[in-house]
Order: sequence, then structure tokens, then C-alpha cells
Amino acid sequence: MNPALPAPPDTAAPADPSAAGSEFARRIAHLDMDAFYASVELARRPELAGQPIIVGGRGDPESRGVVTTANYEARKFGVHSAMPMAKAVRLCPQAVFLPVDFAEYRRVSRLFKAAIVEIAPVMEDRGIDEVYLDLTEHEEPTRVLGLALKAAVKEATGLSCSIGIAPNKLLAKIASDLEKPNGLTIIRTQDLATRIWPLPARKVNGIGPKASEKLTALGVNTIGELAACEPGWLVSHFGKSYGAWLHRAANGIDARPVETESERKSLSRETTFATDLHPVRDWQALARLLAELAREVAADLAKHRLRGRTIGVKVRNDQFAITTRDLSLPEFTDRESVIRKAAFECFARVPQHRKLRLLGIRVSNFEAG
DNA sequence: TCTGGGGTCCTAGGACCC
DNA sequence: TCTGGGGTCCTAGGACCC
Repeated sequence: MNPALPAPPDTAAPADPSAAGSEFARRIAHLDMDAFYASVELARRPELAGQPIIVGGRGDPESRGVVTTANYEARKFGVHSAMPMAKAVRLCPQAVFLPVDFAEYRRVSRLFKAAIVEIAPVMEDRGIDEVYLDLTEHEEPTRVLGLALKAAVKEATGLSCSIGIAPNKLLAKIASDLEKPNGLTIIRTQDLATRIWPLPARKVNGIGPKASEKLTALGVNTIGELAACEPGWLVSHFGKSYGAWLHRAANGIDARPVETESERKSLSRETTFATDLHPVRDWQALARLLAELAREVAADLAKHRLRGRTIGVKVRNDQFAITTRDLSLPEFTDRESVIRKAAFECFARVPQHRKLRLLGIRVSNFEAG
């Protein structure tokens, strides 16, 4: 197997009305809620104002898990999302630790998105706390639109957000991060060299830890340095697809449209155990967990009116390595018993010699809706 | 430090078919 | 005996994102 290279976003899309410098330049906004989960918690517990707040795990600093959001007071201590809870506790023991409450975050998410759509109907949902907007057809000046969006979000939720507005999604995404929190950053094509190129390559959405580490090893640190690389040289190190995309991205070229609709491709449930379980010695406990996950996945499928025909199992072992096994059935299903049986068959094919820390079930290959 | 849960997309080899 | 392409599906792994 080839060394794993990131999958490049498909920026090569249609006729490219958004290429930097094009006379058909678009106005694309990226709107990102500030420290969303922590801000939602603070909104309903005003007495916590000014204190460091860390949302994650089950709210138990001792539990296995990571920080999902730290507010800015906690970030001053070096706490950030995806950090193991244990480390966050050491860095900021005086913080208020809260469990995640997705139901509440989804409720507030619906509120801010509804407020945005009133102003800018061409909205792409990018998860619970961010969206892209296409403002090209609007007549108001860019800053006026940005301020109106921020005011609408504040009015609907009491929360602040940061907005980046640029000729395409890639630049808007970078821009929204530049003046967080409560920022409004407008990037024009002619600002590329001064505002984007000095930034680390890692700031580009699609350049993750692996690719940025490899770039650093090759002596490429900033977006500007990446932009100056020969496309052929990038292709030789990163492959045809990703190498060419790196060159376009660093030069601020991104033709992806704002997509207002998308179809779900998979649905899954997974759980990390409090303590590791052995596939043979702890088989009974694992079997119960697998059956429970099958029940949850079947319920989620029914809720979303989906039926799939590929069932997969995922495990993570005590060395943090992931193994997956899947099985495609002749018929689409949403039945718990069918999913459970397939999952047990898949599980029987995973390596049995190391303890496991996570078990999951995924269903994909959905029937056309 | 000891690492969640829910997703998307891409790559690649082998099977199988035309 | 040596040797075709192209297309799709299945499976496994991996990078990356929120």
C-alpha cells in the first residue's frame, strides 16, 4: 500500500468562476461560532462568566476522552480541543469541567442557522458550528453584510461568531480564523501575498498533521513557500492529485461551489471503553456492546428512514491502531437482527491477540432515497 | 499527554464481466 | 503461449475535518 496521502478536496470543479483574479469573482463567507460548546454552556450558566471552561468527555476529568471545546480563559493555559482530558487537568486544574450536551448544542445550532438563512439563503452546513455562504448575488457592501450576519447570530443566540469573506471557500475559511473571537475579516485577491502567504501551511483546510510534517521536512513552512514550489516537484513528492491541489490551494485557487444539499453516505455508532477489553477473555462484554451498538444503529437508520447494505465493524486496540472489517449484504436493511448478525461476522475476522479500547458499527451503501 | 465520536473522500488490489 | 483494455464492485486502510 502506498504511503497514505491526504485526499485532496475536489477543487478542480466546473469552469472555475472563482479563480483568484477572475472577473467573475464570487463573495464567499465562512462563519464559525466562537468556542461554541463552551459558549452555549456559559449562556445557560452566566455565573461561570470569566472562569476557564472545558467541555469534553462525560464532564469527568478522570474519564478517558478529549477536550471538545475550551473557552478563551482556558486556552490561556494552553488547553485546546482534541487534547486528552488528563493533560487539560494538569494545565488548568481550576477549570470548570462540563460534559458535552449535544442536544442543547444542536438546538442552538438550529437557531443560528435559521437566523443566517433569513439573510443569506445560499448556505452550506459544515457541521454543528460552522457554515459557508455565497453572498455573490447580494448588493450590500461586504462589510455591511458581515456585520448584519454577526448581529443576526447574536440576536438569535446571544453568542458571537467569526466571519471570513473572500473570493472562495478556501480563503474564507482561513480568513474566519484570523481575528477570532468575534472577528470579521475580508480578504481580497490582492491580499493573498500579504495576509495569506505568511501563514503556516497547516492553516490550509486539507493540509493536516501528516502533510504539514512532510512539508516541514522538505523545508516548506509557510503557504507562500508552498505557493512558490514547482507543481512538478510537489507532484513528485505528494502524488498527482494531492500535489497539484497543494499548488492551487497555496495560490488561493478554489472553484468549489457552496453546496446547499448533501446526501448522507454512512451512519455509525462507536464507543470507547472505560478499560481495555480482551477479544477472547472479555468476549461476553464485547458481545453485549456489539449488540447494543447494533440496536442504536438500527434505531438511527429508522429515524433517518435509511436502509443500507454494507455493515462494518471498527476496533481500536491498546496500541491505538484501527482495524475495520465489512460485509456487503444482498439486500438493503435497517433491521437490528440483520445488522447484529453481520457485525458479529465482521468482528470474528478482526485480530484477536490485542486488547481493544474501542468498538464501532457502521452502515453504508444506502438505498437511493 | 495518552489520546471521543461522527463523518467525508481517496487509494489500491483483486474479483468479475464484457 | 503470452497477453488486451475498461468498468464496476468489494474490501481495507488512511488522511482529514468538525
